[in-house]
Amino acid sequence: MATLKQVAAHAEVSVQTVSNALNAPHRLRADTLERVNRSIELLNYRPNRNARSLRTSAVELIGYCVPNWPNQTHLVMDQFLHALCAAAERTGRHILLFTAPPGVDGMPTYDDLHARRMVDGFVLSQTETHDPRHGWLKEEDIPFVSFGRVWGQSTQPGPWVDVDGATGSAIAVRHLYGTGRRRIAFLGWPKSSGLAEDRLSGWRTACKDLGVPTTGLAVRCRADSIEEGARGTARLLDSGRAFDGIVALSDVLALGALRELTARGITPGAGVGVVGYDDSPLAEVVSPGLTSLRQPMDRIAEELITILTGDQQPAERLLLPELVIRGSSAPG
Amino acid sequence: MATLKQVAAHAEVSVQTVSNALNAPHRLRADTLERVNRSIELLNYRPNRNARSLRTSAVELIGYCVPNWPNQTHLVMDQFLHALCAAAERTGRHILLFTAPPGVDGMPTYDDLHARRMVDGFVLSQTETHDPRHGWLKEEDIPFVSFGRVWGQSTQPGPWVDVDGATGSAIAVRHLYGTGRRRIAFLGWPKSSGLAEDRLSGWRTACKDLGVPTTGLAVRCRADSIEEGARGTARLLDSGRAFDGIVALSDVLALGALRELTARGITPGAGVGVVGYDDSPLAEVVSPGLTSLRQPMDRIAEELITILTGDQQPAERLLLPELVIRGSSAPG
DNA sequence: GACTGCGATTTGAACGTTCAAACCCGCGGG
DNA sequence: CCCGCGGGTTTGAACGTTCAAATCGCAGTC
Repeated sequence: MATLKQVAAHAEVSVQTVSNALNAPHRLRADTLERVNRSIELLNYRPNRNARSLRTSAVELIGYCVPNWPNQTHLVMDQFLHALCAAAERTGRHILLFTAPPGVDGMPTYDDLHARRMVDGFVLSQTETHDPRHGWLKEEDIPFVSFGRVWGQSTQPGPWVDVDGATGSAIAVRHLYGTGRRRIAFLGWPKSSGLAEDRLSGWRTACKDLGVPTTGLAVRCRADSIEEGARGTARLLDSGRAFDGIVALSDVLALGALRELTARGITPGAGVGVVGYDDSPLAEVVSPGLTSLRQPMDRIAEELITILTGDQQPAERLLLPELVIRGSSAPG
Repeated sequence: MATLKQVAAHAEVSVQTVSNALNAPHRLRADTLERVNRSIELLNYRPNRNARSLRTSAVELIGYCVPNWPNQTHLVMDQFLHALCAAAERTGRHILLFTAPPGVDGMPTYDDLHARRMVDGFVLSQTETHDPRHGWLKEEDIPFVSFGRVWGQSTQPGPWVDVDGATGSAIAVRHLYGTGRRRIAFLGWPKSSGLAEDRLSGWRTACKDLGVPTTGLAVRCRADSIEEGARGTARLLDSGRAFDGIVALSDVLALGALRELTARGITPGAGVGVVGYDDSPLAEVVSPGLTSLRQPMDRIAEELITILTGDQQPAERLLLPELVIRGSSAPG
């Protein structure tokens, strides 16, 4: 494997000049640059990243802890990872994966990776209510950026990017309203996670703004499963309160809604409009296709990387989800 | 951040002795080791990975290309990544993610990562028929191991770990047989991918072995979607050929089968037994739960890492999938 | 013609670690 | 008493790069 020294010898310049050819080409005279580049090309030289990192103490690697919550499905994680990788690569960086125990027990792992100079910083996701990681990392002065706000805390510890769930729900409600529905229900989760509350509130205010009813139309499902989505829908149907639209907190719940509606002879779309969340792979694979609020993964990843690799000002970006319209919300 | 030198000064030994305390503790006298360890502890020293890698030219990082095939859903990718990470970490290594164009166009990316000493080797997955990557990497002498055999090639270019789809199907067939079914259909894919053929053949031979019919019971769906799974099942039902069990090539197809059966008033499980593939998150979220052939991700990851970091003998591991039994195959 | 200024290039050191070889010291054997 | 041996420790160099400072060459200025 060729080194700077060998390239330098071949091009008959000093080592530093070759280094400059790569990192600060404007410093070279045009003809020298040309000559050096030819030698680089010829010897198929690639800079050794370890030597570089040793000298500059920047590894151009970003740590990401791959989540392992067996009870929650990560249907869009591959989208997120791909987007994150791509965004990192656009700045010459890469993603380093690792595992860590949840919560504060995982912090030594983060610390260790940073202390050993294996990563420059971290991207956090799967943010929980009162997530301890953010405060800890801030305390230790370890660079990070969070996908997702830390809920239940007055000030945000560190920079973040998130998707505006409230506005997302509002978009869904207005879309259903626009296709003629006037009684729009909400299928949510039990435990008041910040995310769930956010989305719920958006539904409520949007309904109020449009002057359509909400009382008795919000159902809390016991878990994030198709089964529970179906059961929640059944409860809604059995309650006797009429409704012609459903905004569900997740695609999985929405799938349950579709199933229950179909089972009761109601055509999703034509009968009751259904909108889910996250535009998971399920959404387009089911029939009728599920209208869903897509997280703009590419934007999210782009912002995360920009913030993390930028001048580390406290940055906060709230992005809007995009409504992907499919059959489940076809005009009734 | 403390360095070897500082620890050495603090413990009043040479730098090399501290290095030995970490990498070859048996070389130190017990009391020196004790003393050095105390200093390490006290100064909270962590070896700088870049300096180490520079010297030893081994980075302890394994490259993995995060796939981006929009038309195929990666429902178990998070499981795989988690297992792979965990297995790598057990040997002190980590996973570096990157993106690359599919096929041979992506090879420069692999080459570059290796030439810059950013990774020691690669784990390949999403192996395609006649996948060019394996041969290329072998040619370039870049260490790798493949999750998935390269189909349509007489000899395997390099070490691999795979799951025995044929035996998997056979397990499924025997399970359905064991619960009383005697006419077991197969829901497959169109394009004869190696994987599809493998699983199909297992179904056929198992049926023959048990003396149950196969003619007219294999259906090829046009895509890997719920919709197509339902349509395939419908075709089967409409063909007039009786059947009481279905082995589907994927959970998604199986879900389609469940839907169509339910729609026609047939109870999955009690009526027709259904088995899917891969035990994706969908399987346990649907109702009745979907019996599915789980890929033993932890074993797979373990083997991949062992082979890659081992003495690089040509190694081939064919693992068995595990049948996860749920309601969809309850005795009829 | 010496002096200044500036762009292009080189020199020497440093980043933090490990490898290979040298060194030191106490001990048993001739 | 000297030699050889071997475990424990130190020394010097090297890995491949970049930084900071020094040097060189040349044009413009007084």
